[in-house]
Amino acid sequence: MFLDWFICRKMLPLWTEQVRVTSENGLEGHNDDGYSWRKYGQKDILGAKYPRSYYRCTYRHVQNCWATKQVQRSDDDPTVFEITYKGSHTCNQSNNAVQPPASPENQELNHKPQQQNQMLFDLRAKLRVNTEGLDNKEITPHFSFPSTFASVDFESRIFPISTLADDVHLGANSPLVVSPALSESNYFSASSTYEMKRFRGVHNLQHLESDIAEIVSAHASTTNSPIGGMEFPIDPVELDPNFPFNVQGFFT
DNA sequence: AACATTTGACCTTT
DNA sequence: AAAGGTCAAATGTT
Repeated sequence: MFLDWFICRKMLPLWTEQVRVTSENGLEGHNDDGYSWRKYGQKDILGAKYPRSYYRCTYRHVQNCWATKQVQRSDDDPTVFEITYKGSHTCNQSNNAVQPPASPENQELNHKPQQQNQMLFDLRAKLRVNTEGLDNKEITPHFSFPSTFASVDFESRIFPISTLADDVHLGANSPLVVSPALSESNYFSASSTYEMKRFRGVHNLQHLESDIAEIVSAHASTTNSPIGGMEFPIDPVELDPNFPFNVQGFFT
């Protein structure tokens, strides 16, 4: 259904992870998160010492995997890289992964289970609904967690959350801040740019998207309870951006 | 030859 | 208009 797709685009999960490059890791280690990425751009960012580089999944076209990430070297600590992931991997990395498991440190990253990420995505997607309308622009749009981050840990800490608003205020101070940085109409359109170009001239789509976005948020506001939002059927398939590909066919 | 990166142009959002 | 994000041609690498 179209709605699903639109929601998917809008609800693209987004989170940031910080990776410190250590001598054991080697300078190459920082990028090795178990997925293979293809760099597609680099930009100098205002006020940042180092440029930001943009990656997408190598298998975007082969497997319709729309995961992307941005890597930004930290201003103050050059050994730290801030990696912002956007979208979940729908590709089958285990079959295609080119990355050899390097150092033990990296293995921690590599065995970071994919489903766990998926879960994270789903949850964040839900959380986003609840943060709709909140002004979290001031909040540092990231959180970090150790690569050893266990899923059990995650669940036990996530679900007890009483009110999401509290978390929002805690911002980066909270131990595990699943920062609701997903409010982001900008990410939305950014990610659809690619498809947009495929059938440029169909400007309606842009509006259609916003319209639906509003419908969604409107609906969200009626189910205002944060926990209530969590009770939506958490179906990976539902959120799995496994769909966009058809769109091309639909419009051409 | 096929695939990846670099890099300035181009597009979108603010 | 400017900053951020993406495209795509040129270039580099395997």
